[in-house]
Amino acid sequence: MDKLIPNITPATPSTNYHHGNLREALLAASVDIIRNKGIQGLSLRNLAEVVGVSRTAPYHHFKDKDALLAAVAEQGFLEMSAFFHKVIENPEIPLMQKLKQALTDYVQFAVAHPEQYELMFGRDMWQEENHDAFQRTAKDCFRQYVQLFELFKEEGLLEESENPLRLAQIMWATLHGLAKLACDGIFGKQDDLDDIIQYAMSRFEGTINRPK
Amino acid sequence: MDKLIPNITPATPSTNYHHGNLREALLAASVDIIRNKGIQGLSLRNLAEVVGVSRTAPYHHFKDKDALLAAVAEQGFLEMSAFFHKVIENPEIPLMQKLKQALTDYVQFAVAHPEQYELMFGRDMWQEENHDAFQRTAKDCFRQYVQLFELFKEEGLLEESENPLRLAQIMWATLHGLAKLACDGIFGKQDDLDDIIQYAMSRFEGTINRPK
DNA sequence: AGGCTATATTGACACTGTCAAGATAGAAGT
DNA sequence: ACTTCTATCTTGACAGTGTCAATATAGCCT
Repeated sequence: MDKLIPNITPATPSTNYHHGNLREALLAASVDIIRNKGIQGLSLRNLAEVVGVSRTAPYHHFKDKDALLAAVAEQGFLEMSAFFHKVIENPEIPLMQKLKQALTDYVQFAVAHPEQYELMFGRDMWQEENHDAFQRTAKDCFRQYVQLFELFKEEGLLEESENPLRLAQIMWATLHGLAKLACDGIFGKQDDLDDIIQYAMSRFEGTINRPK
Repeated sequence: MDKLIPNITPATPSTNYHHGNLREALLAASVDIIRNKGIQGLSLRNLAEVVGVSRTAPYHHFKDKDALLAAVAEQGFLEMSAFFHKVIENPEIPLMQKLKQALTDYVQFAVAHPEQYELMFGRDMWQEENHDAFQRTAKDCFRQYVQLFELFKEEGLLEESENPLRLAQIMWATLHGLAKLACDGIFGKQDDLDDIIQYAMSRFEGTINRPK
């Protein structure tokens, strides 16, 4: 009927019966749609139309709609892992600065892409056994984050009694809580947020940065 | 076609054309379904069938599906307000104990009814301007919670520099993060959780319970 | 008794996820 | 080179969804 938008990332532009890299195109478009119109705003049929293929084409690359969403969530964790890695490996900045940067980046990502963030930590992704690849990369991301706290331990900046894993966990919990409350619009828009983060950070500094 | 299940909470059992208290029945059934089969498991049509009315009957009591969900979420906050109030007003237990109890109850509620909890803090409820009544009762609930921290301040158990509202906020953030990570299955099921909460609590005690 | 209004009903529509059966094209084997 | 195989993409179909419009019912007010 309508041959609209046939040219979104056609790897082999000669013929477009076989799209070439449909999987990538679908993923990119999905991320785009979700970030703009929200999770609810993404339907497989609409997505297919946007990319320029038929309704059922995506099923050859993703088992389910759920599988697609899992892939989008995974992409989010990849992005997060990337900027964690970038901060951790940088020898220029001191440890405390690294942590501060990582935490700030984290919240910034969440607030910038609330819908994708919701997906990443959504109930559906973690309850099921299916989304295996997703869970692996998510855990890799967490491991990188924990590494930061282990560095503190190694440098003796933590009390003996402090368990770096546990510390990382409740710090993540706080961060996650803040991020969610913030980007779900429960904290009054934006003004408060920065102040609250600053407050939380200073409380943390007071506790952790205490050489024995 | 099928007149199945005509007798769920019929207030006026004589005739069942006018159900009598459909609104309550719908709400109760919704809470039930959501707690058992999840948010995804609730469809208006199915709900109507369960309650024993036609598909569009609910629309005379709730503008939208969203409005229904908001009502379910609101019910959750009412329940929460109830047990906050119960703890706060009890003159038997000392202040610190009150806080501990409130926090424990909070997480327990979240873990017991994860789907409803998700609804209560879900993006959709807070973004829109529509859900007005919901937001009011939610904020009432929060106010009660904040009151606890103000009591600490009044009794001089807080440092001068500590702002009870800010403190309440980041404590809620931590709690919320913990609750979500827990009931979304991101923390390894249950074993860890109690330990983590205990850990967070002791860290808090160390900071707050320091008479000047 | 008559009528108003809140409440409930059937019919219809567009949209969704997903399965089954068939078409296509590029790669692999002869 | 020609066949065959297989991954990929297509159309057709179905059940399920939220929601609107038009209609029916019944209890309350006068």
